[in-house]
Amino acid sequence: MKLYNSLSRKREKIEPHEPGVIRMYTCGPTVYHYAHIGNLRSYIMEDVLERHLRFIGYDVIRVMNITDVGHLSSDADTGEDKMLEGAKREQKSVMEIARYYTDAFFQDSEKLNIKKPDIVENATDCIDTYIEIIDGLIKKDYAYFEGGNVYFDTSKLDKYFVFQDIEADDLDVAVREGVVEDPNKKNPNDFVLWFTKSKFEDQALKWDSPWGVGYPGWHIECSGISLKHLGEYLDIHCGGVDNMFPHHTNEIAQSESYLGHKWCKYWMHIHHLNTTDGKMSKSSGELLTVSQLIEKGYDPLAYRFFCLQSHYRKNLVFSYENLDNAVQAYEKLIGRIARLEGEPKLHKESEEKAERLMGEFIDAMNSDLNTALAMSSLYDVLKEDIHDESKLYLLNEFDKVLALDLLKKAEEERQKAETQEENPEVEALILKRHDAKKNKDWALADKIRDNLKAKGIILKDTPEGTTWEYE
RNA sequence: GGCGCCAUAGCCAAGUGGUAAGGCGUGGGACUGCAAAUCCUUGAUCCCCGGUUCAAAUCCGGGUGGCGCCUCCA
Repeated sequence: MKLYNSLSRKREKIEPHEPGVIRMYTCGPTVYHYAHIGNLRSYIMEDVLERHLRFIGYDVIRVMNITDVGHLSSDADTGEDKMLEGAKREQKSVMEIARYYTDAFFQDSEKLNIKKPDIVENATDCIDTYIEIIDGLIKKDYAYFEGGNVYFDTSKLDKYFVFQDIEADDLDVAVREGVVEDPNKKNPNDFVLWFTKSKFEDQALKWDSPWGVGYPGWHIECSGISLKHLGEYLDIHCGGVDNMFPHHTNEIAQSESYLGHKWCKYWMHIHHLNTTDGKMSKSSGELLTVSQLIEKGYDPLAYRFFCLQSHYRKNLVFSYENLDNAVQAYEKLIGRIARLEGEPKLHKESEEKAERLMGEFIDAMNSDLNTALAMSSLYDVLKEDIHDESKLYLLNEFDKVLALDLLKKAEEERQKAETQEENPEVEALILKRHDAKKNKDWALADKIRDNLKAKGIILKDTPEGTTWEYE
């Protein structure tokens, strides 16, 4: 398959370091708050990538970190540890907060059919690995100790800005208001590997190290966890675009300096979910969680459908109008599938057509994860002149990658329709309405229909008679 | 200011040189007493201006606009 690689800014054919096996790393959540649906968009797209790689025959080993060590919440000097902030807000310990939001993250993920990665690792459980890497970097002279902290020396690199064509001199450091340069740094782009001299006095979690009691810098976490579980050669590293710089840039700097060779081949960056005003982010305050979506009556999988209809490298604008659009499409699609008869089974005479349809689907996914195009394969299947069972078979196959619970939902829909015989009260009313209609008493007939609707029961008049189902 | 991504119908979008897939919505029709559901049907000078070419949404140049990053964010 081909994937757009942020390093080369081109679509590249995926060729893993070890044939047949993809080692994949995902930047996980910082567990100080609920993930919002913008965060989750990234995980949905990464999940689809993983599923597709497996679908086309790769073994995938996927690792995700859980950031349970604090990061600064605003800037270097006035900032407060995020985890601590969460803890203060809720009057719980940092570890309690971390556990609570980690659980919440995976619960939300599950609702969105995001498969839990093979290995999920807490940042706080890998301190030894970070220390080993930092130690190695100091020995190789890529890092220095200054003012109580260990810094990575970016001047030792041939090319630091791997994702952009920029000269260090062109880059304004600390352009944002309130960001103050750290006088300990030899170069403006140097970054901290290990803090002992905390600028925030109340950093809650600290560990012993050769450089004193302290805690790791943000970037070392992902390098360490990836190295620990995936070894020296990583195939695909995923994350949101906003982490491209500095986080991913710094990961590469550290990891490759430490290892002495190229580390990760492909970098996949998922673009943001925007509101009509801009990025949905924790700092802008405008964010929506999965629970809130459910409270508003949305099926989380309709949100997944919404994301898959777009492309991961495109800004997607969230609005209720757009979500409702996706909800309609999703429900209609399920309705059509529910009307197919039989069990998923590929019929011999459908094989040729099925192969073509399957090929189209895989081609779309192979083409830089073109989920929008792949989704249209679902409609192609429904329209194709093949046996219903073959359609169900194909839909089921596609859904292994899309994970929209298509057949499951369709089955639920069918069962809903079958519950009608079990409610004599409703049956009686339908009969009464039938009589009213016969007598052309439209007022009474409509009243019965409206009353039932108020109870969440929808009547359907068909040539064979009236059926009903719950809304 | 520097760097990057993007720009196709009301909305979500596919399409990388040969004359605009698909989906949702809307309008019309069939069915219905009326609705709902379902089925049929309906829509685009591809952000602008130049250029290359027999031929450009697609390539090149120049604009405009939106979004992001520049040490908190996926």
